Amino acid sequence: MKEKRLPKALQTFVDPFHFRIFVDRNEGNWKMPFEWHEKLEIFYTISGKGKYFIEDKVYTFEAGDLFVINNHELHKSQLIDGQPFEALIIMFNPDLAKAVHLEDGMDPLSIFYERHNDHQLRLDKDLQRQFENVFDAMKTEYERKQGYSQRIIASLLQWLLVELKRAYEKNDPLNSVELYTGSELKDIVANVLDYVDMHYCEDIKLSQIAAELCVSPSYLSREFKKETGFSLVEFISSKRIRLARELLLKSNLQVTEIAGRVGYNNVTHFHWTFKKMVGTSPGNFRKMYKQNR
DNA sequence: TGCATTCCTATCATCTGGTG
DNA sequence: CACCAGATGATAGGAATGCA
Repeated sequence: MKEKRLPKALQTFVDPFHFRIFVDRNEGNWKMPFEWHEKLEIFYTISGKGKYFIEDKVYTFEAGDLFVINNHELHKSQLIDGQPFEALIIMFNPDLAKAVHLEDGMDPLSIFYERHNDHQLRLDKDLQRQFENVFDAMKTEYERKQGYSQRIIASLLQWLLVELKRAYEKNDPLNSVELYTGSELKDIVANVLDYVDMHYCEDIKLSQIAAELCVSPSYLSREFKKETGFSLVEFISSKRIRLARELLLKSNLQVTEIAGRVGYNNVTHFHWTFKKMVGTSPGNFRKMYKQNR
């Protein structure tokens, strides 16, 4: 089995502070996997354009666009027409942001969970320049790793989070970005998204959807992948696992029951898929996160 | 868009660990 | 020991993809 190689920028992680900053140059020779991790993530587009899939939303991005991604949100970036993009990615443990504490009642992390599901922010030129300066400073400090680096990084991160909160609160319609939704997607793919939305908890097959839309299964499979970056099965699975995670945390239903409710008529397969996408088994996931709530 | 081939998902059988 | 929930391994067949 061939081992997937990470881009150079990703090969140098040493993570003593649960903090990472790196530039990802995605030229299409490496497929971004689905990601799901414990750390909070900020994704800033330096150049080029692409698509970003976060949970069940599809965004397009270009230089100057920024994404804020909460931990446990499935996400995946994708090229558009094979054109490369360059993005700066910051990941950090929530604890790092809490290192600086003021009694002003403001939670710097609220942008990660109180932004009405809008992950994307388009920065104006001024803010872009300011952010890029801070990113440079963070990167320099991260690579230098001298005494008190963590303190400097925590301070820079605080600045960043407060500015982001201001930008989100401003909620200027000019700064908000239209979702890349059905209106821009090919009709056939938009129809598939609608269909999947309505039926993902049922036993649905590619051939069935293709018949519904009067196209061949292979054509549908190809177009869906081309437009969304997901295979159909991958997309359906992500929606099912997302719902399963909610049920695991918000209900006391048995894992077997939850598997059935989200569309898996085989518990074993549910286990296998869940573990592949989330990194841990359903039971363990519940144990780990329910007690932290 | 369809055929042929490859890949990998989904299923079944079985195992493991916890509990009574 | 029996029972149950959850985990693992092998593999058939459906899905993805290369090519025309």
